[in-house]
Amino acid sequence: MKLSEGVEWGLHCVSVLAGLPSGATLPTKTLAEYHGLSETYLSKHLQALTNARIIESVPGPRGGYRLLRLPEEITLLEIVEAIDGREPLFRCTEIRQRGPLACEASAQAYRLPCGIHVAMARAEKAWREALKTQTLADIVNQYTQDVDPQQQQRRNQWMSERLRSAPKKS
Amino acid sequence: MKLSEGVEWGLHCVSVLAGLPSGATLPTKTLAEYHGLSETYLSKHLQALTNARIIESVPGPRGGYRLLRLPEEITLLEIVEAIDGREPLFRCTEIRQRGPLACEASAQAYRLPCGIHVAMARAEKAWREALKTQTLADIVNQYTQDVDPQQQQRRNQWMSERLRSAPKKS
DNA sequence: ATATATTGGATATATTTTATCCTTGATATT
DNA sequence: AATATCAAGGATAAAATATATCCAATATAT
Repeated sequence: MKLSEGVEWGLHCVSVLAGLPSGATLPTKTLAEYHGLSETYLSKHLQALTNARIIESVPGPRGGYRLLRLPEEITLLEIVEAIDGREPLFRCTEIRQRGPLACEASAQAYRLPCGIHVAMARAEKAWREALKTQTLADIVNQYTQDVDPQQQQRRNQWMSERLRSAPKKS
Repeated sequence: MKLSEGVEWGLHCVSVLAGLPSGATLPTKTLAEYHGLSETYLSKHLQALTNARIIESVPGPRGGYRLLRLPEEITLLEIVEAIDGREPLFRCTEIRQRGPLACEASAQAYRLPCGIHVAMARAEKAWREALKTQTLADIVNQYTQDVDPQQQQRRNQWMSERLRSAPKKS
């Protein structure tokens, strides 16, 4: 079992967008090139992030994507769920009700939830809670603190040559 | 993303095995029939649980499977990992090192771990920790407390007709 | 008008999960 | 000794999902 690779792509992209000047956007092409990713497939994930209202799209020339909210207000859980979906990791298919004996059981026998389901859901909640308590701002702080200054400068240069500013929508 | 259904199968099977008298075994056929599962495919998962030293196999007539340890000493994490593998949910592919700028980076630029990787690993640790602190004994307590007495009796009857006792191995 | 973007549907490819089959080896029973 | 019952594990096969591309439609700055 593993998360979609798109989750990693999305996390890196929103991290980059978080470092942009207010209002500025970057198009898919630039985000894909910067990370060495497929442009067309990345586009799908950026659409998903847009539908989740994490980023915002600006169509047309000089358009692109930018954050819709402050990095402090975007949790990692939102990003993960936007791309990978909101389905639980563990799906209880109620196999306790499937055997030859289950048919004869009384109506009330299965009113209490399946104990295995409960235990697995508890662990999953811990995972989601841990993702929920880390924001994009936490990532960006780690993200930019440790690169060497030269690299940082090359990065800023490269970005500034490609970013666009577009009027706010709403 | 989801866990293998085999995890659910395995959890239910070891729960049943936990309820058996000491030393007794049940064969794959019985475990599959009781839960309404494919016998051949369930066999694969029972093999995985055997390799993980969670259950023990007894070959030959009157053979089958039984727990290798006490329910209190078997964590849910062990069962999940035995069947679903020990790979992390989130795999960092180091895409920070893939872009056109990454090539020019100094040797030390990537000595610190990827911030996104760290954040995702933290959440994953919370999940594993929650699975580790719940044992098979916890499941079995929930599992058997709430069924109605009649059903409980039918279940015991059905099991007792099919279980075998085999001498301990080691 | 034109060029540059995103959007979303349709579709193709690759990978993983689910499932079965079959041979081998172990062992209890006759 | 012969037989029947069981697990082990390799080799496939089938189904489901993830990954990836393409294209027509729409929006918009120049």
